[in-house]
Amino acid sequence: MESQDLRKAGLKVTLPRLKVLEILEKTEQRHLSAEDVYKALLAMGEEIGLATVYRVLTQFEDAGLVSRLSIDGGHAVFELEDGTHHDHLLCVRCNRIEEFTDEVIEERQRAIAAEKGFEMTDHALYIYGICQQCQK
Amino acid sequence: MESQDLRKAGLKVTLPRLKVLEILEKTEQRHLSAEDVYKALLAMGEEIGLATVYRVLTQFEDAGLVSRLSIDGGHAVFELEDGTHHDHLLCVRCNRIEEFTDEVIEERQRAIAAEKGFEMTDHALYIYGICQQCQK
DNA sequence: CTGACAATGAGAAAGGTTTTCATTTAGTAT
DNA sequence: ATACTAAATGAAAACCTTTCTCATTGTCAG
Ligand SMILES: [Mn+2]
Ligand SMILES: [Mn+2]
Ligand SMILES: [Zn+2]
Ligand SMILES: [Zn+2]
Repeated sequence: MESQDLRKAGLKVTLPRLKVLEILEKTEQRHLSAEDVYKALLAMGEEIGLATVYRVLTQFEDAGLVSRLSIDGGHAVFELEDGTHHDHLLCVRCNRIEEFTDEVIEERQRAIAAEKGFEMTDHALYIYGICQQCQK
Repeated sequence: MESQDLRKAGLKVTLPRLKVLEILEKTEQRHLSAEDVYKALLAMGEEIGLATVYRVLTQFEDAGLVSRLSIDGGHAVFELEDGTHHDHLLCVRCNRIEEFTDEVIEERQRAIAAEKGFEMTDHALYIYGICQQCQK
């Protein structure tokens, strides 16, 4: 019962919120654009407006339920937040997204921010390339 | 005489291209948006259309004369390519951009791409934070 | 069960970037 | 120098993703 997740996040329990959460949980691909979620809702028979999908995803982000990645400018994808920070590899051919974690890089980033006098608030690391399948 | 740079890049020598190149070379801040370049041209008395600025910057990018960074929030900035790869720190308060190079991170990225079977084509690393001036 | 306030849907608007198309221009051939 | 052809330009419209507006509907505390 994910109603609890919503209440815990201080959000009223509404059908759009429950359904968006359900899509995020049940869709095989972990990284979905607002449009992807919208289409999945339509395919499921739920007529939820795209504006609502955007609003809900933003609220979920604010509540820490999902995280947003900003791909190549002007196009975001969302994924359920699982508490473990990770970065991404993106295939420029098929748009596959893979995840990785690297503590060496994380540590170097902290060191660089400190060197430059920056109080780091966030970071984004994307490795672009051609995935194994697409190389054949 | 930057006409040679343009010819070398296979681009016809036109006034808009020469002027955009001049702005990129002479402006104190290294990272400029298309709008920044457009305004600088106006200030210089050149009436060059914004569409042309975008076209020229994209052509320069394709020619390897400039590189484009896609800042979080749908808005790109361009800088003259100097052959030395570097990544960026961005102040979320004042939009200051600082540069850094870190061979440890570069190497780890190559290792991660290899591990995942990706043929790396590019990567983007942005560290967001509050710069020293903005912390006061 | 009611009422107050929040959430939703539809469409308009925003903001950055790209495209269209008529006109002008650069580079090459004459 | 002149003429020609393909490429470049400017202005405006189109685009695309995301946000906003506002009338309507729904949630949930009382
Ligand atoms: Mn992820
Ligand atoms: Mn730079
Ligand atoms: Zn691929
Ligand atoms: Zn700052």
